[in-house]
Amino acid sequence: MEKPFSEAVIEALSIDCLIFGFKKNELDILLVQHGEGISKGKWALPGGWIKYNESVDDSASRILNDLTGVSNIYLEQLKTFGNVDRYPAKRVITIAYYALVKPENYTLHPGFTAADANWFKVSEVPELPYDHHKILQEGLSYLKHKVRHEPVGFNLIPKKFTLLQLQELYEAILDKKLDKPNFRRKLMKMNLLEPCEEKQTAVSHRAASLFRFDKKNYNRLKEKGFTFEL
Amino acid sequence: MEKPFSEAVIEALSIDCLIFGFKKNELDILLVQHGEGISKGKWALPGGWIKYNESVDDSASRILNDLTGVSNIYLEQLKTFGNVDRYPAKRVITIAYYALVKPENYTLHPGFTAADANWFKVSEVPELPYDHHKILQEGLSYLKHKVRHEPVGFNLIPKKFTLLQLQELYEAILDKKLDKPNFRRKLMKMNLLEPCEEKQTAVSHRAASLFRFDKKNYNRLKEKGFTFEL
DNA sequence: TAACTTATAGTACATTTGACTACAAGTCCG
DNA sequence: CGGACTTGTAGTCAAATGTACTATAAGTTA
Repeated sequence: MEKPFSEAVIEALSIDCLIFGFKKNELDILLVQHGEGISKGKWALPGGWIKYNESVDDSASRILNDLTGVSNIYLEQLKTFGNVDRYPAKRVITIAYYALVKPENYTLHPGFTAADANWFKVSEVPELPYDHHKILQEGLSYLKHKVRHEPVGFNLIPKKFTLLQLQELYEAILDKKLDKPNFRRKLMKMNLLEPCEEKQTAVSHRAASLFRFDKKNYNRLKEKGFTFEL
Repeated sequence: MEKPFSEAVIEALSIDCLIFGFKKNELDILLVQHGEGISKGKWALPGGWIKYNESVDDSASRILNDLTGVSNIYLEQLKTFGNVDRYPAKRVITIAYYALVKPENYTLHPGFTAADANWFKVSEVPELPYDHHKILQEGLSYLKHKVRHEPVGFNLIPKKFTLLQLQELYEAILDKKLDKPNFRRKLMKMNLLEPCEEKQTAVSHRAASLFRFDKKNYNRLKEKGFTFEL
């Protein structure tokens, strides 16, 4: 390979990550506080430079882990942003990735160039540098679409969940009220929810049944041409 | 800007274009024959280098025009491909764009580094270099999805078309038979087809009415929350 | 004019959706 | 203990949609 030593970065190319979480019926986004550089002190999407010896997918995982300690999650590519003036001082094109996670499963460990890392409600994100706001908007609108056509919402809630939890997740993302009986009927008919034979505990009202997402059956059904629609 | 002179290209970044067309009830893809370089003589997706002084969107339009003479089409970003070994000799990440066009509207003018440019049935594409085959596959599967959720199919057929033409387009892309009366009813009910008050000519059977896609009304309906579904 | 091709209308049934009602099963509080 | 309250769960019903057809109309070809 005619290239710099392998740890070198590709000057004009970066990665930015949109990590969505769901807490207290609110959609959250993971941000890091820059500890150095031209945006020092500002909160921004976790991002960094792509190295010569790693694929862009690997690059995204590494960068996210370096900055926040979040690892082993399925990052999917969203879109590449490449306007000439999106980054100051030099020409940088960035590839945006996104993922949906359960915040309670991760303890944040800010590291590398990040002074801090934290979750923010998407309705209350601080000012973001560069075109990060635009990236976030694109991510949100993609999420809204995606969640209705693929069963990705389950990545945002605990393994065992009640139907109401699931419904509230959808109401938060889609930003509209759903009818309870109809919602449950629809989901139940899909045969994607496996009953845990367990009930909620420590709730001050009738305990609801717990379910888990039946991924195996989803894959089986998908093979046969089934598509998740909500 | 701390960068080379503006005509310089970003070494590690290229564009590749997937241009789909529809002819004789077959889905086509536009390829160019390399006139120089390591893949000389081979057919490949039209592609090239991004310059420092142009956005990636502009870059895609320019490259396509340089190589094939096709201009003024709406290119949409598909995905960025960035495996370490996707390109020989040096590390190159490529941003794939795609578009749907009516082949009869364009005369191909191979130019720049392209020795030739031509349409190929997607079912009969020659061997392609690098990961272009993978890019094509991704483009096809995205197209299948897209065409069912947005009225983009109209970009592939003439402005004035019959319902059967439209149906055959969908049958070709989705690769399945559709019921004629039901298809027409469904489309008609959407209020997206504006009658041309004209009929087919020079056909050896009863002439069908011609329609055009009513983009204005589509936008109006979309505002109100309508979504195209097929 | 008969045979053929494609266009277009209509019908009948099953399924799905959406708005609701009703009731059950727990907790909380007096 | 008992009623108010909260959430879970089942059921109803009309309207809209989807699906598999049949029937007929309007041309062309020979």
